[in-house]
Amino acid sequence: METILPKFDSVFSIDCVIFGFDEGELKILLIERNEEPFKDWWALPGYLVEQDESLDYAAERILYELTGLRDIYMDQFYTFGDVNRHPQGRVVTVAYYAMIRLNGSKDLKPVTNYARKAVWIPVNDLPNLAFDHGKIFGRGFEKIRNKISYQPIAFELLPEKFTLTQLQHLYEIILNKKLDKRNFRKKMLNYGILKELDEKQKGVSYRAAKLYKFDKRKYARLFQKELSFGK
Amino acid sequence: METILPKFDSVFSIDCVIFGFDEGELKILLIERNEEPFKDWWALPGYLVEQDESLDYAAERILYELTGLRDIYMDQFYTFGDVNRHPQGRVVTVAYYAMIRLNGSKDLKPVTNYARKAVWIPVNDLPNLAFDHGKIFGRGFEKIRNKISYQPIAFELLPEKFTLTQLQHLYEIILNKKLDKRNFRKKMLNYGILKELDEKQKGVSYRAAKLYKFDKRKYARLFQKELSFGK
DNA sequence: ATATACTGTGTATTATCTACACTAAGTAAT
DNA sequence: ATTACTTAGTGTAGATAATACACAGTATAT
Repeated sequence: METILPKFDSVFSIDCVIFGFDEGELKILLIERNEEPFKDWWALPGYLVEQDESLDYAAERILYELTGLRDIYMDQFYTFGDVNRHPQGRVVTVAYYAMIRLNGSKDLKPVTNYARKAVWIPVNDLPNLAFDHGKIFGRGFEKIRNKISYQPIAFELLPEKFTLTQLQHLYEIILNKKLDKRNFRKKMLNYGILKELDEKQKGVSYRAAKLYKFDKRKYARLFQKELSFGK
Repeated sequence: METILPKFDSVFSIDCVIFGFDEGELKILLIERNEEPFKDWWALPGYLVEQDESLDYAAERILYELTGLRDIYMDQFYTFGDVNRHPQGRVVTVAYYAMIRLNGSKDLKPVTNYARKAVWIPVNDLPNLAFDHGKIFGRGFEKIRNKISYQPIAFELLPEKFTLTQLQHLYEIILNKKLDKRNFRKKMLNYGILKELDEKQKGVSYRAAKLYKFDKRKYARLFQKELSFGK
């Protein structure tokens, strides 16, 4: 072991595409940058990875520091490495995504001052983003759209108790098409991962709908043995 | 734009999991390393990314330099960034995979001397690999197993003309289970992406099977509009 | 009482999935 | 030419899932 790695000035970073669902809209978390380059621009929460932390760990830390959100489970989805994606040097960025539940209004408070603030922004109304973050967001959106078509992961975005109509609306937004009410309900209930509650929606000015809960255990059992080819 | 990126000694690398199918066996490309660390070990073809090349470009270059293979289209599948995965420092590696056709015997000749040689090794008979390459291979294998279950990509591994039985064997190897002959043929022919040729297998000591060809155009058309959820 | 707005439900049709076994065709040996 | 051998090639019935489609029921508000 004599050879020594060259000392490049290359660094890697993490960028996070965090999806939330609120007031009937699909949103992502953005920060307002307080640092050059792209100072004052909107950007995905993202920062440089430290020397002594794994990517997964860095993703958690960075999201926390820039938004105040903790214990969010994220999945890596793509790594962006174009030469000129960062104006100051070579920065390869590993992109993560997550779908989370907005409990009322989780307070978003950056704990570093790299970000001035963190805000939920509707995906249909995104401003221009710093760096290649527009592209990263696009890929992330593709990823969840794709995933939702074969795994019912949409629950993660909803409050603990939800109606089937709410669930359907969420699907329609992500898939960007209308779904048939009866077929949708049939399919969802058939998965057997919804628990019907003895409770109804409140505060609506029409007939209240039944509330459902997502059954994590059944979900886990079901989607272990998926992706089969048959005999 | 005043801030300057910190000069870390971090580097990134590419590792390639290249699948081939030969003599009824699924194989991957390995190199014998001629450089510390892990000198003399078997490893995935992989090397450091240069400052001025994109990841995709680097992947092509590195595969060429270490194996002599050119113009192989690869897809990124995961980025590995554990802190201690490289004994000499922090190296984050972006893993790519490809499935290719072994035209007879493409000559494998490294053009750098970082690799002593490049060899096809059956996946069922892999030696211990350098770094975390065992883990990387595992994820890559998972990836193609997964992908093949919803997209008929297996053709890429077969010679231009093949029999349905050969195709089925390949599926069975990748999915690691027996498939039903009639159902398999029905399904494959139903895709409408196979062209039946006026030709038969040669050199077998039993009834020769019809040869088929893969129809790229129809394939492309078919798999653009996949992954739907229905109405 | 009435208007409003959304909830909740069934069926027929079609397509896809699965399980399952024998005859046909070519080659090799005698 | 006969025979033995090995793989090719084929169909059907039952089960499950996907799709298309419309209206009566119930809570609320006035």
